[in-house]
Amino acid sequence: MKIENAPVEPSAPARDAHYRVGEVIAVSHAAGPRLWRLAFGWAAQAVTLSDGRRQILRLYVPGDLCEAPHIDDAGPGELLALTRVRASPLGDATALDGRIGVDTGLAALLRQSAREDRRWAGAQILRLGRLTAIERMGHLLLDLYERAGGGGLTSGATILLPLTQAMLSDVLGLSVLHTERVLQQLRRDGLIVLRLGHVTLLDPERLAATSHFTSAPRRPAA
Amino acid sequence: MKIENAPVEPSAPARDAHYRVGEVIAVSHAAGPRLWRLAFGWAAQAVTLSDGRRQILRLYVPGDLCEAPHIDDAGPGELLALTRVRASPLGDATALDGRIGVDTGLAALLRQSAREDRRWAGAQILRLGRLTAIERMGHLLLDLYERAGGGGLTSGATILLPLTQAMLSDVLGLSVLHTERVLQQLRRDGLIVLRLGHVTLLDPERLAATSHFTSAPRRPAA
DNA sequence: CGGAAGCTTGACTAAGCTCAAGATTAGTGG
DNA sequence: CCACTAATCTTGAGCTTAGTCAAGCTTCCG
Repeated sequence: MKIENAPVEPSAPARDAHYRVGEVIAVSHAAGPRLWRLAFGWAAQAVTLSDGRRQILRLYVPGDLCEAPHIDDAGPGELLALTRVRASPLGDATALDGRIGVDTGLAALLRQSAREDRRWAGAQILRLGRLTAIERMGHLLLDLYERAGGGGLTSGATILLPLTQAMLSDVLGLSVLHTERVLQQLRRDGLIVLRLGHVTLLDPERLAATSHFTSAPRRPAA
Repeated sequence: MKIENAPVEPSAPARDAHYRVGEVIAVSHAAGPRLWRLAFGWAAQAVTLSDGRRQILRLYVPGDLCEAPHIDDAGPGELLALTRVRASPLGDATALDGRIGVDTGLAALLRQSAREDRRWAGAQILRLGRLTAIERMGHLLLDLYERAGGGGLTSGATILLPLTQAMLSDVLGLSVLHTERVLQQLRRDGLIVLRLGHVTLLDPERLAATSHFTSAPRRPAA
């Protein structure tokens, strides 16, 4: 449950907001604060097609800066709470622009966040475009593990994964049923143990090899 | 062969560089200029897996600012020329940071580019995650059409598409053979005409409807 | 305690991939 | 300008991965 938190909270402008599971925090075309600091719980940026298909574009874990999708990103999207969520509103783009000059910590946070955004997008496109279902799952788990501060691929690493299979499916672009099968397979292969919202990676090295996951080099805290 | 070029070149620091088809402009871990302004031709940010699978993360068309993938983006990636390319090096991140203060045009360009980056990533993730092969193709063509300044979905719109089927496949996460079949199908349905590196969208409205493509609202030149 | 959401299983279907081979097209050197 | 080679595109036939349908079970909550 330990979460690697970033430095210090940059002057929060408003009190934290709470959301329930499945609640929409913001939609792409709405006004209001466009940026939040996720304090507790998981959130996602998602788009839903008219026929019900849904794709999660970006997963947010505690500590992340989350943004409502821009209207011109990809269809009508929304920022939604995947679990119970607590988040600190940071205001909208214009308000932030003004504050960046005075608050250098905030500027750094934004840069770091933009970098993480790009990293996620790259990994996600690779997963969806060229990895098989099993590889996608392994890749995602390792990705989350690494982002949670997992660092070295030590054996028996356990990470928090408070997502339903349906949510996982929407991240990985799979059907719920197939997600189930994939998890089965990984369990049968002795690669993971899945229990009560936690995943244990039994053999991260092997998982990384079979998932074509390449670990990001330890960033020197730019 | 006419190419819609962006306004004016912001103070180019070095002379333009030329690349041949398939040439690697930059790899993720190399030094050297990390940012280019694409003057002519198409380029792509791509990752290649050890078994040969390749995924194009981002397509660049003339006028775009292109970036070598960061080393921590997603495996060892590269910026490569999809056609004959002419590009103006803009220097690396540090050099740019210094110049941003004095060159406000450059700053605006960078912001615009970051926005376009996010837009592309969102659309790409949606395509790969939840659209079928045919939908992906239609969605991509419309995306390119719109970005090429196509504006309204007028009938008989022709865009430049100097990509081989193999390149298209690597963008869309499909096999070359299946890409072929998809193009066949679209032609048979009277939706596109494909000839000599050009695509004509015969009925953009219908294509948009079947591809779940939602047109981005006309941006007021922020 | 009862209902709903989530998980699991089995059988079938279909989208997309692979292999193999021929037809075009484009690029190159003579 | 032509011939020749290498890409690229096209077609056809299996095969595999992933999606769909149907139904029972478990867990979490109110």
